[in-house]
Amino acid sequence: MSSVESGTAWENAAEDRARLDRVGTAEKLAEILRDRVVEGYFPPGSRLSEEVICSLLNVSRNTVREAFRLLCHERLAVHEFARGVFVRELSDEDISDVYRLRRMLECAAVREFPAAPQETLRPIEEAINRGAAAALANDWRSVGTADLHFHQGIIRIVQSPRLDEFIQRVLAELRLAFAVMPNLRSFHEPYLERNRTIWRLLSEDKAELAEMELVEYLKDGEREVLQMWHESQAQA
Amino acid sequence: MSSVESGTAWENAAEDRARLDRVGTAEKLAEILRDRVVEGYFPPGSRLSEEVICSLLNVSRNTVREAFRLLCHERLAVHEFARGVFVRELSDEDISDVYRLRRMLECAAVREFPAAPQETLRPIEEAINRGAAAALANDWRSVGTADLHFHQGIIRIVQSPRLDEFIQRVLAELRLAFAVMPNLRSFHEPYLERNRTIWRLLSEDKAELAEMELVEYLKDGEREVLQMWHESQAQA
DNA sequence: GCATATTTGTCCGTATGTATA
DNA sequence: CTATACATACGGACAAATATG
Repeated sequence: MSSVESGTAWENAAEDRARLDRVGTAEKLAEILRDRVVEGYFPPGSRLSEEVICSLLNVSRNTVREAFRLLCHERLAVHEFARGVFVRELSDEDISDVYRLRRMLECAAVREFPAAPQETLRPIEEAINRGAAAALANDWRSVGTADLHFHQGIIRIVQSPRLDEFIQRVLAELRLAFAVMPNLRSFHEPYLERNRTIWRLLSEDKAELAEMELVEYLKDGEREVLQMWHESQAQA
Repeated sequence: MSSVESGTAWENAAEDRARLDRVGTAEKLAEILRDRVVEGYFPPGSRLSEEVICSLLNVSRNTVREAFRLLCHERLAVHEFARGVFVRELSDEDISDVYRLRRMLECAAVREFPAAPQETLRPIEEAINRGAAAALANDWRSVGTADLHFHQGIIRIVQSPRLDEFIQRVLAELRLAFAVMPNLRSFHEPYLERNRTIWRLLSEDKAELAEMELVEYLKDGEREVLQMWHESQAQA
């Protein structure tokens, strides 16, 4: 197993990588279900039936149950003993908690902007551009996705793998609220320009202005999400 | 389903709680394994054998596998496809990431101290006292636990359930490093007094001094953990 | 309240795939 | 390359809890 004679310790990095992301059926299934849930295909509160899923996708019940555990662990679903697994229904407190965290973490990330290495900045710009392109194509769900990518990019300035994963999970929860919204356009459209503004302020080294704008942005977002959430709840 | 005629929506809170607490074998098993792992009973890198665990605890392989998924999701174990599940081995980058997050999050929490409600402060004092009591009893692992509770208490000032859970998981990872340390006393003892100092500064509304002290504390902690970690690695 | 059907919880056996000596 | 050991995944079985009429 010695690699000394033939190169560096990472000459087989590709193989190592391949080994790392080799993954079982449960994880793949969890990924499928996660996508369906955050896209609103399974509405919040709806039941994820073991039998339906394992017959539709031709996997065994054990595998389905392993995937369910992962989704519950990510708060995208809730498990009630002997009753089943259900798509998570967010409460007002959940939404407020998510926005409280976003304000806290994104502001902390912005404060570290001056020390941000170049490669962390490109994804942020790309997210802005993807949002604009999706808006032109009238694809407002993709605009929402790009918006979340923009904010994930902000967080990535910190360069903490754990924080990246955390914010990704938290924003995935938020998509449970987006998923039941009508009028995605009226919600997302104003933020296209506001993202650009924040980015411009950051690029011009006006970090404090950017932080203030970001806080306002997130306060407005919280208010709007809560309001639209209440409206959609009132309908049902 | 109406509860209007007979009282509040929470007249059956005890029942609700009982339903929530009802939990399957996999979660209970995960809790057992989690405790064992963070206490160092299973050393980092050691293998968690499906067969051994399911024969020792009389549970089925399926149940064990469900519990394993949860531990892997919490980063306390790693899953290598078709090879098995192993207790996580932290790298230098992991330890640095944990401390980077602690500095970021605990400082942010301290900044919100003036708005902290009274009930979030009591657990912090209690953790300090538990640490002192454990030191008197020469129980240095409990001192370490109390120290982590102190810092969890700081974070709880923010009153974010998600952040609380996040920091709990991150600190659980850190215990993987503590678990292999000899000389727990020389590591933990100095921090008993430093925790008290931070707490005193906070109580006296000297938030900025407290924050500075906290940053120093965490920088020292990171340095010491990395050093002791290297020493224990060198032995092996 | 009761009886029934449905669904979950848990365990087991087995065939296949993968890694390692 | 072979053999062994183990993980992966499936499917069946039955008990326990729940939902339905």
